[in-house]
Amino acid sequence: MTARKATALDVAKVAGVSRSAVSMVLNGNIKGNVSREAQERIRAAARELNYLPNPVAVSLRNQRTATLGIVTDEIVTSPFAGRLVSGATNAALARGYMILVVDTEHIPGRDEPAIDALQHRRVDGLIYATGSLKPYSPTDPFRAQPAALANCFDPQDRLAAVVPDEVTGSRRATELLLQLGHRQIALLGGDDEHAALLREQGYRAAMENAGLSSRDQQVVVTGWDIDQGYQAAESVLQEPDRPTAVLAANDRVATGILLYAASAGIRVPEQLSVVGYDDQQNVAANLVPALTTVALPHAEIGAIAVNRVLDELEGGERRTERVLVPCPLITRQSTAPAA
Amino acid sequence: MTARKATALDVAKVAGVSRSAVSMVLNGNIKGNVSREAQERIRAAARELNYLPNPVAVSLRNQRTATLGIVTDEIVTSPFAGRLVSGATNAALARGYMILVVDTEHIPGRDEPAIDALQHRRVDGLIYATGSLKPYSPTDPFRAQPAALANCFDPQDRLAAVVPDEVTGSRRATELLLQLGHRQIALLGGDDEHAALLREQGYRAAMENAGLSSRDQQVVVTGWDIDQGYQAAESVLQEPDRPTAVLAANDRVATGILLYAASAGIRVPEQLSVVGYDDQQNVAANLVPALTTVALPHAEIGAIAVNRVLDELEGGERRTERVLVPCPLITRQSTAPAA
DNA sequence: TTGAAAGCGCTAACAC
DNA sequence: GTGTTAGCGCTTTCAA
Repeated sequence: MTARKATALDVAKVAGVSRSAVSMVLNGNIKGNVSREAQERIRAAARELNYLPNPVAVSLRNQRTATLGIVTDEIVTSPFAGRLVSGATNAALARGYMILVVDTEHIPGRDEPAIDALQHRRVDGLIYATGSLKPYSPTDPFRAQPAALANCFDPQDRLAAVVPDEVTGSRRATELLLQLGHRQIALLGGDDEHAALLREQGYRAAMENAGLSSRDQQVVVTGWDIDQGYQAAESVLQEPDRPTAVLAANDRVATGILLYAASAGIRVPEQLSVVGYDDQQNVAANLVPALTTVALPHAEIGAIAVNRVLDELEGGERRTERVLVPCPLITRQSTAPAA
Repeated sequence: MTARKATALDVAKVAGVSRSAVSMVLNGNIKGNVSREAQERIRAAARELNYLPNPVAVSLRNQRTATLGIVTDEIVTSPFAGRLVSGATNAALARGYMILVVDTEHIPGRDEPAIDALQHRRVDGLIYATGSLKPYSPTDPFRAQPAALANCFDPQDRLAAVVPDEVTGSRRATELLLQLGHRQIALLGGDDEHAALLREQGYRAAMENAGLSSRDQQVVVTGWDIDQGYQAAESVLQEPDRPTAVLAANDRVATGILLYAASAGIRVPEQLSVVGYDDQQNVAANLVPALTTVALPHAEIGAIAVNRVLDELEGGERRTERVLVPCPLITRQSTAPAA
């Protein structure tokens, strides 16, 4: 079973050629150097022996490990953006690379050792990925080798960054509500994090566009979690001329809003439309009622970031612009025409 | 900045010794072969040059990569057990290993290529980890090298497995409810997955123990998601002599129960106590009211599995028993004495 | 057209 | 006590 793996020498012996011929043929470096027949014999022998070059030896020789490193502040640990890592892994796998991930769990000072460890392992490229959208000023190692930012961005744009198009996402969500005839639409939850700012921008833009000035706009900042959504709803839905629709800062906030609405006897979507943000797995689609929400394209972000790094690595030039990935609006049961 | 890294030869030159002396000293293999002074000079030179052995070269030479592979069906992709991977990564890092993860996303047939890819990369050990507790029959590669199962187990116990102690967890949860004076306690949600079976076992054991026979026990099987928790609650809480406490199959089911209770005007915990399972991040602690629940020790499971593999790898003998990791009961606001 | 040889950076057996 | 040497498996230059 665990028979010693075949080496290039074994293949050469079987094919009756030299080790170097094997290497050349299998790497496509035959500058008219190996006869057709020999090539055939080599390929046949390789297939027969199930030969694959030992990646460790190749790495030592080529000074490349076919490995990318991801440093993240919380993606693996937290339940939200795991698909970023799997999107990245799949994109890497498709191009013959593997990924080494280190999660710093937001522990101060762990960034640098993590990057060091990855560099020590001779990764060919680096990605810094954050759980929530935020600015991140890349340290030297990121600027000295192929690298990209995922779900975060360099305020000075010295490094390629892949981020969700939050503004358009929340603008679209607001537009949906407006089209349904809602005029009193409130934005609930969130705080001063970057994503909240952008989502608010999109909301205000759509409202403005519909002729609803800031007097008609209502933003209640409480946070990102269920209980904070509950609080926000509590503070806004008790008044007699309450909003007929709310935009939640994310799906957890929406959950809190739904919880409050249920306890207050407010029927969703008949008396109140609710839109979330994230399309969180096992949450948005399973709430009661199922939640209309804006999806965060985490897998795509991871994949694009990886391809950016690999393009640069494989000879492309360095590009530093930000890529905005669209956030699709997903319509479910929590939204309905205004009464 | 990206100055060429120092090699053992550089260190040897600076210290005025041979390459091999450097290697021996830095690896602690001085069988009385190197003079004290030389040792000092070597260490000093290594420090000065910031020398670290190139792991790629060491791998090629030692036929070991200091890398472990994890194949998982959904841990990275799904939002639940990410801490298993980070627990594993941290445990590995602490012993000088790195981890390569491949998530098969439950796609049939992806297991084998994933394992192949990892083996091709010459990982020193393998871990198979599942998102939810289940039996898993390890394929040959797992039995041919140091390996362990995390959150799953070999029905034939040919391989070490690390799993949560689900039975004790739900027994404790039920006991808490009994101590609070509840007698009508229902178990809601779940299906025929292994975890559900064990959790039911614990529930029934505790009930039995309190003198409540199967006639007093009530199990409603609907599934693991929010909407299914809602359904289960709907079917059980409408009756006049409804339970005064419920055990949810997990925190999402508990969320659904809370949602139904709110809409039905049933106050938690005054009129109904609710206990969850998982202690899901950003959910359990943030529900309204904050959820009493049983924590799933994912990080610990990952760490123990890694240490099992590394122990075997570093000379320990192969052990194949199952390790049961305790599930701590976390008391919050959703439970109260029976009225 | 083919094969020999050097070398990536390291460790360990073996001579000195 | 110390240094030399032979590989680990591969790629690529260079000589035949």
